[in-house]
Amino acid sequence: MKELTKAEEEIMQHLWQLQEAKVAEIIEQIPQPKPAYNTVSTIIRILEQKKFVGYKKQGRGHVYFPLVSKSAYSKLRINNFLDNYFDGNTKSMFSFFVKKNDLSINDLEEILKELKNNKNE
Amino acid sequence: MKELTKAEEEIMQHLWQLQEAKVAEIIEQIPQPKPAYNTVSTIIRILEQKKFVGYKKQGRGHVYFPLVSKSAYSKLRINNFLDNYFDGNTKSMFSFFVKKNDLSINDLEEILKELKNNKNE
DNA sequence: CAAATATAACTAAATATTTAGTTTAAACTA
DNA sequence: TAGTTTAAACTAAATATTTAGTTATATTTG
Repeated sequence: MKELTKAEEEIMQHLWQLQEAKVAEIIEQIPQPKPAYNTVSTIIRILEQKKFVGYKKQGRGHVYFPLVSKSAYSKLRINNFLDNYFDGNTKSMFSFFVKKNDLSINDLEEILKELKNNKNE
Repeated sequence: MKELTKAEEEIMQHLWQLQEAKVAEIIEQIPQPKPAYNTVSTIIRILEQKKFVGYKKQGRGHVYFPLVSKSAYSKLRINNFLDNYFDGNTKSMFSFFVKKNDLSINDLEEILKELKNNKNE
């Protein structure tokens, strides 16, 4: 899977949000200063080439949708991130958050419970 | 704090590893194909401008060192990532890893223990 | 001190990315 | 069906990033 540039990723974020959208609808979502229609259109064409986006006809135009799920791309990105910043060690990343107190004891216990339940399925 | 480009971040990674290094030592660390001396030198100059790198004189040259710690930059990066991919919600990111089975029950229990210990200090 | 050497600074050029103007095609409307 | 409108494709240009050549400076060595 190819990496995305910043502008490409930005558009994907909106598409992941909307699931399906025409160019105009994507632009609606983008806060000021909004990019030109053609800018978004060009980026979507690149995303088509990279096989991140597909489309179907609708009315006079196209409706675009993601071909790569957000979670699949997240996986790639977070693995990169893990490798670069935590030597690929998930546990040491988690410790980082624990120390940062971003996660409460309750949160962790819930996750633990969830994990154990999944194991039993 | 400014964002870094890919090439800039790459150099920072090595500098974080080495803590202190001359350009030549950074290049040593980089696997084939190694970039030209001047390429690395230029990037370091940019990193100086962005206040990511400082230097001191040593012998005939400079020894460079990070001004921004890896963990400070990690924090920024992971917050971006969290915002983009998990709506800023740490817990939902953790769930993601749980589902991925990147983290074992034991790992989680250890982290939990650690967290509880810290609370009691 | 002069030459050789090592290194950083400067600069230009190549490449990648982003933006937006123009053209083309399709479909709607009178 | 001809004119109008809408959106996509194509293309060119602006900008950002990366790479590397050249020059200038300082240090070492003979």
